[in-house]
Amino acid sequence: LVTYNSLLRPLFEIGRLLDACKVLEMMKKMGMSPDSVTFTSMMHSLGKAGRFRQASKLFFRMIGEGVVPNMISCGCVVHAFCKAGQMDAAAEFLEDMNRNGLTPNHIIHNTMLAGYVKAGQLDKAWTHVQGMTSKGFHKDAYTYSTLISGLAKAGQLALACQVFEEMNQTGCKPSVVVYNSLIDAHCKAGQIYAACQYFTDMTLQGLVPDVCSYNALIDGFCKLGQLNQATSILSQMQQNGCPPDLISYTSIIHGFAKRGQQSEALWLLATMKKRGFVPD
RNA sequence: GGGUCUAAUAUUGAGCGAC
Repeated sequence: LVTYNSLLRPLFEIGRLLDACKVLEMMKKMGMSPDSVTFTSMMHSLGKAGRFRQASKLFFRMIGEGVVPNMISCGCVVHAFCKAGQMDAAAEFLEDMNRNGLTPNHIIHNTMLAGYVKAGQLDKAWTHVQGMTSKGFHKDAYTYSTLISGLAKAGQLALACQVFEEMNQTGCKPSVVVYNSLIDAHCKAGQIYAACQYFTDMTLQGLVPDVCSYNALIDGFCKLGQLNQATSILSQMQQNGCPPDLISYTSIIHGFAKRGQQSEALWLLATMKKRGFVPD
């Protein structure tokens, strides 16, 4: 069964759910019963594709087949709703969980928080965080990065920094993603200097910048029209063993194009293709 | 009786489409 579950996942990932369903039928014919991992993988893929109706349908089908929902399968359904902006449905689902004696854990609460933020419902996001705290959950790196990026996107950069301070004071170690949220937030606000400071700070903490850290800086420099700096980040990341991705290239290409530097843009496009990237 | 493997949450660009 574990082997089948592992085989099934890539199928779900590439969206070939029809094929996946066939395999499911095949498994049954061979006398195997799909377990909660099987169903959860499928629901996860559906959720990622934004197909929340199908995900919740599958959830009930799973129950119908005698598989008992656990924290993870419920988390997938919550995620599917949140990703699709169906926050009312998500909240209702949490209540159902409670009614059935399955108390949502910190991951599910973080999922809800991200959902409210994504839906632009910052007030509900705050209320939710307060609710989490009163239930005895402490904020983790996921909670903080969600809050920081959400606040920054709502134009509340100062508040985002305050949240970061709070995080340090409570002894919760910032992760690379938390730093990335801050770096990006400052880049978006045109405060590239502050962004670079956070970048340096991160490395001083012994954290290794990832492709998102670099891409955020690249975007920041591009937005300010400092294409030379952006290009230098590109070579820096290569030197540091972090290969640029499609986003790194298209950010700079777009930056060049916006300034009318067509030849530079085309040159970079050619370089990118040479390295095996397909422009999208 | 014990152990292992497979499933859930946060951060980066652009474009397209919908309203």
